[in-house]
Formats: sequence, structure tokens, C-alpha cells
Amino acid sequence: MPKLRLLTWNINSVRLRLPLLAQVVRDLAPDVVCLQETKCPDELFPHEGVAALGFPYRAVRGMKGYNGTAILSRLPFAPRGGDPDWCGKGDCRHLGVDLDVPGGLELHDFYVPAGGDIADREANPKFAHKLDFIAEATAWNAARGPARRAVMVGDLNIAPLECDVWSHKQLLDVVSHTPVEVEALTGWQRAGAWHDAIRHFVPPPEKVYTWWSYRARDWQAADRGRRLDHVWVSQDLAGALRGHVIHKPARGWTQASDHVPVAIDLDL
DNA sequence: ATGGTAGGACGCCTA
Repeated sequence: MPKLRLLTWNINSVRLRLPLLAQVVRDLAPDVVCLQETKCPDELFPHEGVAALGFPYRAVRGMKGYNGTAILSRLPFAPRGGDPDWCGKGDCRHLGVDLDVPGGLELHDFYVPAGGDIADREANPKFAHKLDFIAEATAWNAARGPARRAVMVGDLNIAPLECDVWSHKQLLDVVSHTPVEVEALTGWQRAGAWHDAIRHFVPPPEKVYTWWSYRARDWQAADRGRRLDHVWVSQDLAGALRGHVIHKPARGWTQASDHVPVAIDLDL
């Protein structure tokens, strides 16, 4: 089995940014692409255009206007049945598949709720939803035991480390980097015995960002980024990690997403 | 200290 390249990207509308997805595929040649925020009902998903990029195997879980995930693959896979409907909302924030590679590979694509502006579960139902979502995912991983032959990726909407944000002190009260969120995310990671594939290659205290706000005059000059997008692999795959890409040029493209593609290479 | 931009869908929610 040659190296497998897995890529995750919050595309912020798959229909609007299909040409940018084509550019990502030209630049990085991923074997599997996990998208978040497709903002596209399944019946309107641009299957033809995505198939033309070299992805004959596709799973989509979308809705009108918000959220939505998709997995696009050059390799066959089987959709996973029986994964939870998180918080019982049917809000299209997760897709799981079993990739048809030697030895098998379980792949999960997550879009964790952003959580609104106020970091208080009583005052802000969106923040409560974010914490509840992660608590459910943590319990799910704990019940399944340590992950084996598995990868989970996605926009987790939390930057857990001090070096995952442009200013730890200035973001301590900002949703995405509050201590309660960081504790929740690391608890999830511990419950599944997940290994942080990006920090495998870029250990602290080096800064890593995958998202820069639209609300900056000059995102590049300000460089007020956060690492919200993650790739976790089961411990048994840590030794199979061969490389990673944070595709920062994508943030500077015309009509860019505010997130950039993140990829890892696995030698299975 | 505040408000800044973007997408989907067309008044306003979400990020």
C-alpha cells in the first residue's frame, strides 16, 4: 500500500468553493478529503464536479444553510451505520466511514459546534450545545475503548494549546480557547487515546494556526490565527505517520475560506 | 475598546 494522504478542510460552502477544492486537489493530491460546513442539502451536492476531481466514492451529510460534512475518496469505503446523532439534533456534524485499505481504517469527520460568543453555558445555549456535543463524543469514545486503526479529523472549533493561538492571554475568555473547552477537548482525546498528528510533526512551543478570521483588515499582517482544525490518529498508527501539510496559501486565495486545508500522510 | 467580514438566502442567523 503506497502512502495514503488524508485531508480535512472547513470549506465554508462546497458549491461556492468547488473551484478552490479543485485547486486544493491539484496542489496536494489527497486520496481522501473530509469537508466541513458544506452548507448544502444532499440533493444539491455537486457530485458531478467532485467526481471529476477524481473522487468516485463519496458520502455526504448536509442540510440547508448550515453545517454539513462530506467524505470524498479515491478509494472505496463503506458508510458506517449506528454512529450517534449527536445531541439528538440531526444537524449534520459527523460522518464515519470504513476505508477499504489493507488492514482496514476507520475514519471520522467532525464539525463541532462553534459555541457562540459568550463562554457561559447558562447564558448561551450555543456554548452549552458545544460542551454537550463534546461530552457525548467523549462518552462514545470511552465506551468503545482506545481507538484502533482509526483517524478522526475535522473542525473541532477549539485551539487547545497556548501555541495554538496568537495570544494565549488575550484569548482565555474567547470561545475556542477557554479553559473549560480545552479541558473538554483533551478529555475527549484521552477517552479515545487519540494521538495529535499535527503536534507529532510540530511540537510545542512552535505556533500552528489553521484559521484566520474574515474580520481582519489584513489577515496575514495581523496573523491572529488559531488552530481549530485537527487530525487525531489512534496510537497504533502513530508510527505510520510520514508527513503533514498546513496549506496556508489557501487563505490568500480569492474568495478564500477562513480555514485552510490540513493534510497528513500515513504509510499503512 | 470596539467592530470588523463572509455565506445562505432574502430578513437574519451563524460563524
